[in-house]
Amino acid sequence: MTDVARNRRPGPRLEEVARAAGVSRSTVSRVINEEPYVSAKARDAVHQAIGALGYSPNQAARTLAGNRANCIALVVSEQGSRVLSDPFFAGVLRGVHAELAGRRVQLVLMMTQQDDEQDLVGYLAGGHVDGVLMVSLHGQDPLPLKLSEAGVPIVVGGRPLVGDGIRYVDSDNFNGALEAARYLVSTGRRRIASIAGPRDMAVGMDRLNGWRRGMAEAGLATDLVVHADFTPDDGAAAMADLLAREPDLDAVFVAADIMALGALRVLHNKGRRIPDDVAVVGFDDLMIASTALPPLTTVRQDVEQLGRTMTWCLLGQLAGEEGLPPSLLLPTSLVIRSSA
Amino acid sequence: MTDVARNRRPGPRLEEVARAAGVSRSTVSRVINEEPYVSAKARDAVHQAIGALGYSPNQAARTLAGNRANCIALVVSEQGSRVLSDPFFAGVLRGVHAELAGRRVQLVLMMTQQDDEQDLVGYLAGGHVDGVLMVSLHGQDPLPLKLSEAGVPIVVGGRPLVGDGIRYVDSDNFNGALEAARYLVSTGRRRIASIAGPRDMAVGMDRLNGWRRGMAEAGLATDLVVHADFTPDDGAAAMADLLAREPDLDAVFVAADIMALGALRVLHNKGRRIPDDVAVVGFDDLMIASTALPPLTTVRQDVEQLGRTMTWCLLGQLAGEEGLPPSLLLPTSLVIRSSA
DNA sequence: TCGCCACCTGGGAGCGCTCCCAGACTCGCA
DNA sequence: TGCGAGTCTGGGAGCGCTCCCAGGTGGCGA
Repeated sequence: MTDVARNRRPGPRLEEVARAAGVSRSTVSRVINEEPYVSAKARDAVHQAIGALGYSPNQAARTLAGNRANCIALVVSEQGSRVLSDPFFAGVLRGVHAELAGRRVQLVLMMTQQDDEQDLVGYLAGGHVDGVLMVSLHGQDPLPLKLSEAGVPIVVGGRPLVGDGIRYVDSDNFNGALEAARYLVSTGRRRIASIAGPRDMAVGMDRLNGWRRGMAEAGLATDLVVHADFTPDDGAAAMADLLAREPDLDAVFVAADIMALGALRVLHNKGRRIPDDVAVVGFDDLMIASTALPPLTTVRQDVEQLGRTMTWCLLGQLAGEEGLPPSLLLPTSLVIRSSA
Repeated sequence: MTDVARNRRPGPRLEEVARAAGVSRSTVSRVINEEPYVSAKARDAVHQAIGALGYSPNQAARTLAGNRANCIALVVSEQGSRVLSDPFFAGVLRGVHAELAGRRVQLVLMMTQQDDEQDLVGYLAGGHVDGVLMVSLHGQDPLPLKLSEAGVPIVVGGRPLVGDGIRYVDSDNFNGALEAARYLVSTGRRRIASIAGPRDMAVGMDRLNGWRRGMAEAGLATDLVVHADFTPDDGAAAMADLLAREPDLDAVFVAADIMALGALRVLHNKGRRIPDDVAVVGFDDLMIASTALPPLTTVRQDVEQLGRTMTWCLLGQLAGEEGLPPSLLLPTSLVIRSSA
């Protein structure tokens, strides 16, 4: 017998558990799936057999037979190199994981490249996952819409700019920015600028609009706006721009801590004292906000809660729950430190 | 017929592709799996049918029949709240993904809690994944060893402190720290301290030992060492400690940028000019290193490359390649900025 | 001409589960 | 006493693939 059997998975099968427990396969299956109509005696016997044999059900077989993947995908849209190092993403991931803990749902991580999008839609719509969580940083990504149209349950983190019926969860960027603006006004600032995010991101526009609203309430001008990417260097360049245009500005609302870092550097280099000459308020409350020099006053958004909520929404949808909200905004809060 | 059929997965089956292409199931399967012994004509017909029907193979069925999961797990050991926000983890993830791109291998993310470790071993050893990548920050985690003993192919990121035969990939922390130490010596520093990482992490000890070696080479003392956790606050506390013990220290090697951030703050507050009075060298080269004030001289480790290499090792092992190294150290490089 | 081997193809079996149906047994109420 | 509803159990079918084997073709050397 040199003809060794094919390399088979180790461990017992459901059949063997059934034999050991003295019941049928069906009963074991019912116990595993926590279905009703199993006697306490049978249940105990099965649990004991499972323990004794170290049985772990074969997911592939369950998926195939049960027509359910027990698995959701977290899709990160945009070139991954940027996204994955984003603390935003890490926070969401943390929340997703926390919400998934204890449930028998696996998390599969996927990333889109621009060229394989059709493949991805095929894969996701092909029933390999039960639902999709998507972190879409650039709001006009067509993927959520396509998936939604293909009938794949999906929840997006961050408001998508296209696709009306798509369920999303986002921080309340508008009101967060509004609060920041009101705070700056309340501390007596009058020439208030803003470094805004990119125009093609909902998060950028929402924060800009919140700030604008706050300015309008106070009867202040909204001309001092520069759009920038969410990087320290872009924030620095934007700050330099603003100072060139308006050397006397006395406050700046920066739509992301990461940009604020660059802005602080430029202000420091140009000899502005913070907050005496220029007050700076950021957004996000990343760890770097509290360790910045000076510690950054910023609008806190709870990205972990965002991830949890997204997951909760998706699982609810999968469970067929009624009355789930079409979308959700999570509250933000102003964290006052030294920079404003 | 109110008795609607069970909610079946959408999309065509392999069988239908076969019919459309005018070949057998076997041939379609061979085309999909890129096996030899298929005529060009058949291959083209199949490809065309796949395209026309929008066929996407059922992973569960492939796994079940093929006895291969087409899926690897990335296991994050340690309480996830900490780890996921770590840029180290993000970098590894990026590398793993980059290396996986184009291959038909899914990535499943799992996290260990201390209490469910046995479940996790059962799951991972139960054949639901082909192999395991593990980011083990605390080196004495028993999980890699258990998995290895259970016959699960595993590659660990970061040298594990227990389990000799376990394949791992790590940055060359020792030589990176050594280079930092030599650099400080070469710039004329003589009273050089170190803020080291925790004692129970290999990365902490390796960097400490590299620094010690550098000190020893120059005949300098190695008494100025404080162990701290990898956080800015711990770094700050450690720096304060060191200054209290030795007000005249003229350099400090901090075993992580994240701690260096806190150290810089303390030095600044105590009126030390950097690098004039005290030179600071970090480790990691996170983004915050270049945006710190002053920009931080640091030892760069390429965590993305770490992730890639781990994945490459695991895939090689799965493919049955011979002669894979038992473990690998990736080079580091000193990035000189303003702080030293 | 005959073999043999490389190339190519199709069909049967079966991976380990879940679903469904049929049936047994126990109640409680008419 | 009977009967239906509620409770519990077992076995057959089949999810959609891959593997294996049997077999058919064509080319080339003996």
